[in-house]
Parts: sequence; C-alpha cells; structure tokens
Amino acid sequence: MAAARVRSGGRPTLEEVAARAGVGRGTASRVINGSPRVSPHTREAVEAAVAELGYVPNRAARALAGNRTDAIALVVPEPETRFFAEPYFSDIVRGVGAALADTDMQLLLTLVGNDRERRRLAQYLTAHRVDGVLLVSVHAADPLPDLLEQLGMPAVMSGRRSASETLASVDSDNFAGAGAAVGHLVSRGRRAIATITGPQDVYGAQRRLDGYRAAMSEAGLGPDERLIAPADFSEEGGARAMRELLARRPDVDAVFAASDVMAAGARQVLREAGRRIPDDVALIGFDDSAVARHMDPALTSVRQPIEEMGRTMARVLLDEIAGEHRERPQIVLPTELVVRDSS
Amino acid sequence: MAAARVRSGGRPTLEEVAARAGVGRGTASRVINGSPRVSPHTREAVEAAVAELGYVPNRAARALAGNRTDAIALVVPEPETRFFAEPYFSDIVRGVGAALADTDMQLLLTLVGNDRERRRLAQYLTAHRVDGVLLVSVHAADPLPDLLEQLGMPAVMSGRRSASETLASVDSDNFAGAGAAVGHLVSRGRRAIATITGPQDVYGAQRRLDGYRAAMSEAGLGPDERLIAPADFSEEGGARAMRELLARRPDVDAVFAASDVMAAGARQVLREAGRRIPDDVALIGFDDSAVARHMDPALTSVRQPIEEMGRTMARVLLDEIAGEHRERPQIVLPTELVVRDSS
DNA sequence: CCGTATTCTGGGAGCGCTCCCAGAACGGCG
DNA sequence: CGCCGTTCTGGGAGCGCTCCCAGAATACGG
Repeated sequence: MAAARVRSGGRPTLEEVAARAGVGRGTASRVINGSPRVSPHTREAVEAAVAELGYVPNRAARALAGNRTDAIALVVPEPETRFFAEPYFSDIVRGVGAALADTDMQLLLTLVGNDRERRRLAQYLTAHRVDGVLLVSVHAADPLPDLLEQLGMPAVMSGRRSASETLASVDSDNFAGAGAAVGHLVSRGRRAIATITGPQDVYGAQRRLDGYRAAMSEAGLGPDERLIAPADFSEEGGARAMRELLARRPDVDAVFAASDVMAAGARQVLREAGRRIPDDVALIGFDDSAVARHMDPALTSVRQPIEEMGRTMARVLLDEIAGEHRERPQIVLPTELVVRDSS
Repeated sequence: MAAARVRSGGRPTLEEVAARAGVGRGTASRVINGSPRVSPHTREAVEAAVAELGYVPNRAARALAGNRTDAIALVVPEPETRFFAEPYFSDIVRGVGAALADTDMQLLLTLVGNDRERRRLAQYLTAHRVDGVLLVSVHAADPLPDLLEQLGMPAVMSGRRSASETLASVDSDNFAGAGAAVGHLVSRGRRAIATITGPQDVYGAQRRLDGYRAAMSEAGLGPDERLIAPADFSEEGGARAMRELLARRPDVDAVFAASDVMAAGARQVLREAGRRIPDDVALIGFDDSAVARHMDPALTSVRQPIEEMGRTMARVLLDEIAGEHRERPQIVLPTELVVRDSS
C-alpha cells in the first residue's frame, strides 16, 4: 500500500544514502561535493552507500538550494544560415561537448531568432536557468552581449564585435590566416591577387581584409582597390563579386575569398569565363569546409580550429563561472593554410 | 541592511506576485499554469502582477515540486562522424528547436561515446534530469533504446532499428527514395545500374538496398549481385566499392550510392578510370547534402526531410510526455529525388 | 429563505538539496 | 590532567514551487 509514494522515479535520496552510511545528511552532502572536511573513514562509508544505492543527486533540488543550475546555454542565432552551415555548428558543439564531458555541466541549446526574442532571452537566462552563456556568431549591433554583461552573467563569445571587445572571447587569427593565403599566392608567383570580402560589420571579415591588405603591401603589391570586391559570405555574392573583379581587372591571376562558399561562387564564374583554376587564376577560400574538400579542383583554404575554439570557449566560461580571472580574456587561436589543387 | 539576502539574482517569486495581486500563492500558481478554475477577475489581477514584476517561474523549484523538468535531451552519438556531418545534425537541431519554440521545454544536448557511457547515461537520464529523450543515429545493437523503454522514459528515435521497432520512431522513406533514384535512371535509359550500399546493420541502409532491388526487378533488370557493392557510408568506402564494381561489371552505366559522401568517392574513381559523368556513367547519391550541391558535376541525390523529421520527433515526444497515444507511432516521411547534372 | 452542490481560494506540506550553526570529538600544550 | 583550539558531524532552515485539502464564496433547487 504505497508506504512511500514513489518519489522521483524511486531514486534514492541523499537522506537515504546518509542513513545507509550511518551518517547525517550534511556529512553525506559534504562527501558528495568533495569537501575536504570529512574523515577518510566517513568518506568511504558514504561512497560505499552511494555505490550500493546507485545514488545520483537530484539536479533540481541542487539548483534550488544552491542557487545555480550546473548548466550553460549555447545560444545560436537561428536565422543565420551561415552559422548552421558546415563546419561551424557541429564542430563548435563537439568542442564544447568535449570540454564539458568531465564536468557535470549540462549543455542547453537555445535557438533565437530576431532581436525581440534575444531580449526576452536575456530575461530567461537570468531567471537563473543557466550559470553561463556561450554566444556564437555575434554581430556588431547585437544587444545580447551588453545585456548579459549588465546582468553580470558569465559569458563567452566566439569571434569579437570589435578590436576592443569587453566580453570574454575566443577568436581565430583571421588576420594571419588571410596573410598566409596571400603569402602563399605571392610565393607561387601571382601578382594580381584579388580578394572577395565578407560583410564588414562582421569583425572577422574585417580582419581578413586587413590581413589581405597588409600582406599585399608587404609583398610590394601596393594597394589597388579594384582588386577588392565586397560580398556577403553567400555563394551568389561570391559570384557577383567575381564578375566585378573580372570586369575591373581582367588580368587578375589569383583570388582570395573570405569564405569557401564565396569561393564556390567565384569558381563558377571563373569557369564560365573560361579561366582555368589554378592555371589562369588561383583560388583560395576560408573555413576549410566540406565544400572546399569536394570542390573541383579541391580548394585551398584557411582552416580555423573550430572544435578547439568550442573547447576553449567552454573552458573560459567554466573558469568565469568558478569566479576565476575577472579580466575577460581575449583568446586568439591560430589558423592554418590547407593547400590543395586550386592554388 | 540586506533585509532580504538577494535571492536568485533578485528575481520576484510566486509569493511576491501573489502578494502584489492580492491573492494566495496557490491561486497565483493556478493562473500561471493556466488552470481553468480561476475567476476571470482574479486571473487578470495575477497576470497584471506578473507583467509588472517581470515574473519568470523558477525552473528548479518547479522541477523539484512537480517532479518533472520541462527539458528533453537530444542524445547524439559522439564517435559517429557521419551523424555530425552535413546536413544531418544541424537540420535535426533546427527542426527540434522549431517544434520546441512555442513550448517552454528546454533542449539538452548530450554527446555520448561508447556503450559504457550510454549505460551510465540511462541512469542519469532517469535520475529525472529530463522528461523525454530524442535518439538519433541508433544502431541495431544499441542498448540505450531498450534501457529507456524499461525505465518507462518517453523516447523517440530517428530511423528504426528494424522493421518491428518498439519505440516511437520517425524515419524517412528510404525504400521509396531508392526506388525513385533507380526509376529515374531507368527512365534515362540506363540498364546496368549498380548500387553502393551502406552498412547493413543500419536499417535505413538496408531499406535503400531493398528499394534498389525492388525497383530493379520491377524494371525487369533482374537481380545481378555483381551490381551490388557494400560500403560503410565513407568516401573511401565508396571509392573502394566503385573499383569493385568497375572490375566486376565494366559495362556499368549508372550507380546509385546510398550516401552523397560515398558518391563522392565513387566519382573520384570513375574520373580516374576515364568515365565521364553522366555521359558514361550516371551517378546518384542520397542525403542531398552540401557535398551534392557542390560536386562537379552537381550530384543528383535523394533528399530526406531532415528538418521536418526533427520537428516531428519533437512533437511525438511532447505528445508522449503529455501522456497521449501510448501506441508508439512509427512515422515515415517522404523522400524526394533532386535531379542535377550527374544523371 | 435554507440546505446542498458547485465553484473558487488560501495556505500547509513537502519535493531533495545546500548552507550554516552549534555541539561532539579529538588533539596539543602548560 | 584540565583547558582551549581544531576538526568533524548532525540536523534545522530554507530555496520556490506544486499538490491538495479544507474552508469561503457563490449558485441553485425546493
């Protein structure tokens, strides 16, 4: 006759563990949370009881009593097709997951759409549903980062909004990556090296252009604005930009596109114009995505250590939650040029 | 001086909402949970108080008191590179997210590795950390589904383990998809139509082969086992299989690969063998991934409605959690042939 | 107009845990 | 051997909510 109504799916409670180990609830709690102020003998007894009973702490109770949730949110901008595209999303998730594996932190996935939703989100996040927030694909005008900062919620973003980012961030070295791409083209004897840029309100895209410019002047290939065509990270945008470049500088012999997808668009146009890759025009992309590997010819591309970025973001966030380093680290991870057939 | 220690980041509690509305805690709770047993007048008062205070219920307290978590877990097999690859993961997440957007269910992302971890996972999941589980990329021998079933935990999987699946599942019509691919090839006048299969312990891969076989005999192209080459969904596997096929049936004039990635491997081999696509050999893949769109020539492929699968999985799970339909629905969503240049 | 059925409402109990305080047990020193 | 400091321990209080039970308010029939 249901002496005790089945609590929580019949799982043992801390109290039961304590009783079994012959100690008090407080002591059992101490052992489970790794407090040092427990005698070895007692500790063993509690640990044995935990094992025998298959005790797993109730998260909700913990969260309620401890005023924390042991959960972090990965906030993903839903409308951004780009972020969802290979390889970004999967790899970030994989990296974050790896960093969290040894922790008992949970990963909450939160898809948000427009700015209104983002504001509402800030409220929800603070209503103590998470201990910290991972932000990806943040635009310069995004209200969320500042909101989180005001609320004092630990947060780390991938990429930065500007050179003087106030939140903790993990970025890849877009500047050096672009430089390496241009350097490689130069070393292959290319002179009329053009670039197709990403949207300039994305800091990373800015840096790729900066890197291009710096490498060009360093190579003594003075600035020629006709070699710079703006686009928006899309395939169609890449194609359009390539057409412009061809019109303005028909002698172009290399193109550095700030994303693989734009490179794919450019390739299409080059092919239609009868230019052979890499013989007539060398082509380099950015991201080292599946698109690059399967393009024909296989695309040389600048690889970002995305999985490692995810891992690093998670680690930085965990530190921040633990109350360490209040100095908002700005981490920049190296990029790497992956040379294939297109250059 | 700190009359009340800042609770929960200073957020209002139900009690405060109730006080402000001039009602009891119970009544306030009823309004917030949409109980009908509240007078319209009272309801309005509470709703006003909620709005003024910006009240958001504390999840942990709710979970503890209500013995539910309002959270579901998406369990992702970590070692499986395939699942993480385009387009599966992103699209499933997107679909699930969309279905959950109107709910206040949270999405927990759980990456699991080997079987040992999976067993441990079952324990954690039951320790009432989630109300339900979404399983993707399940193998025939996976212990997790049965574990969840025993524990009575609501669960839905993508794909099935066999024809007689006991858990709720959402699958795509692999059989019809394969049939459509073969039918298309036949209608283009191909006769020596080969197939490169996926691992046969994956039910979906089985069904694709079944669909191929059925369509072949229907077209009067009797069975020829030499036209069937097994592989493992990998690019290298696809290449190997293609070499076999070329050796066994040099007259092959079409290949249906059970995944785009395998098709990419096959394309490589065909090209090296001097066979033109589609002139000499037509090629069709499965998944309609980015790889297909960017392949040269663009790959004809069978599209699965992955995002919709995600949405459907979430909906079925929510129903199951709500206690509806205990009959474990087996849903099969239609596939669609996307014809491009390779066939 | 009263009794009874029917709504509506307030608040006690309790979910399982952490925090913290006070008391018990132990140790070292004079 | 007694005193005080230190370590260890038990358990009360409380986190914010839901569940549920009585009691209050209202409605209805005779």
